[in-house]
Amino acid sequence: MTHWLDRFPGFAMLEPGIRDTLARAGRVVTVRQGTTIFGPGQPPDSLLLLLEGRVRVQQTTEAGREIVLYRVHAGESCVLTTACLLAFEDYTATGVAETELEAVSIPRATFDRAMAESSAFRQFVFTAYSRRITDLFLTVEEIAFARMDARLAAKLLELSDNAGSETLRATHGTLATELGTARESISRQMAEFVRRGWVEQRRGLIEIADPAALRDFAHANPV
Amino acid sequence: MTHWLDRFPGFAMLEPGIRDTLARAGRVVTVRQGTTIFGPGQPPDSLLLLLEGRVRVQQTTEAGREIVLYRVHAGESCVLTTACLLAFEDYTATGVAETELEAVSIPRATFDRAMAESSAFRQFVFTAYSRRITDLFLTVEEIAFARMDARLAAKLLELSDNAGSETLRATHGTLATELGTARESISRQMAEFVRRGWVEQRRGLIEIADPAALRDFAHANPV
DNA sequence: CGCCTTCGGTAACATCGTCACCGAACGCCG
DNA sequence: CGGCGTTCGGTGACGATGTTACCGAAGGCG
Repeated sequence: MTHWLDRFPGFAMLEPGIRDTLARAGRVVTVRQGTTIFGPGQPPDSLLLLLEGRVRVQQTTEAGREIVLYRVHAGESCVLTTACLLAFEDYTATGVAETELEAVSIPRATFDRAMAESSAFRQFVFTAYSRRITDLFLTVEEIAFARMDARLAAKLLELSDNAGSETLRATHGTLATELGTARESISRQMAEFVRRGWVEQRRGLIEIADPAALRDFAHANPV
Repeated sequence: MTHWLDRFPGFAMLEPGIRDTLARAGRVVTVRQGTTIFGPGQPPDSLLLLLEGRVRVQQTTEAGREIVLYRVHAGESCVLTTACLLAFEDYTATGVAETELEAVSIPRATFDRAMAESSAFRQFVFTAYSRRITDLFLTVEEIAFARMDARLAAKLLELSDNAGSETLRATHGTLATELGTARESISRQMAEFVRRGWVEQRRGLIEIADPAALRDFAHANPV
């Protein structure tokens, strides 16, 4: 079994001293599926590094409407957590364990020390930040300009990749939340995809029948 | 005349040693209005701290459509620059000097050193990051869910604040870019605002006749 | 089986983006 | 001043999407 530190490519260049510090201070934890990792009024007290599983970060409006902002995958850190740790700012988004998680929890003091002492660690954290921000730029662009049919096609492929399967457990309602749109819109688009033979559906279940066609369609309608 | 370092509240707690380093290495520069500060294929080589002026950060699609992501104001740093400096990543957004700028340019080496040695400096940078990310969350939410009339009202008030005047130089086209929508949409909304007596317009010029009404309207339709 | 909850389908309407076109305002220059 | 080209704003028609209001079907559970 490799050490958890070796499961983060960004830590390959970590200085030996700080590596030991992290190895000693980090505690491997498991989190049950569906747990809210952080959210408004629920600030985290440590940095989470994901070994296994997936965290969904979403935003909820006053009116209760939701949209998925991004996902954190195994091998990444939850950058919003670091934002809070370092800047003491409140944020409005919620992080939910989409699967059962295996993660390493780095206490705040250790995090601060690693930031101070290790340029490799800083590099790791900033790369995560940078990726998040550029991702969000693309998200904004997509929401503002892309057509819903292309967005849905791309989302189905993304979820299929995440699940590692052509069969998805997803309702029209959850897809609507993914894309920040209305369920009815999803229903209409899905009906069209079914008509074209690209997908099949049963209640709560979506089978991607023709991934290549979906991919072509998504690529033919870039943001 | 106070030293430029004192014009950034986040630097109040700066350690004396690093303060001297920054003071010696930072060069005050001026940038002409309209200059592209950074953009795809035009990576920055230093961190910019804004003393005076305003930078507009916007995203452009393949098809040439544009949307304004956020603005950097005096007293802030351009966090996207730091993202690039620290993570060596490419980004897709463009930064434009919306006014003439007075800024302090911190060379990369000095920036790295300050990040390594000063917790106050790290705090400054992370606070900027954090604010950007939470801003972007709200932007996503707004684009996805808010009505265009409310968004336009809020944008007019924001631009009015920026300009420090009730009179704005803005065409329907630039407002459309601000909000990532179509000019026609803006024209129709503006006509409605004029009809209600909230604004007056001449070619390229908008006069906010009833800021309170606009504010009420914007607040009555939150995201 | 009966009941309740959730899910998906549909219609009617409002909003907004897209396309096409036009005239008005402005800048420039003869 | 007057002509001319460019930019700006207005408008109608249409398609795409969000909103509202239902309804029936599929499952879960007792």
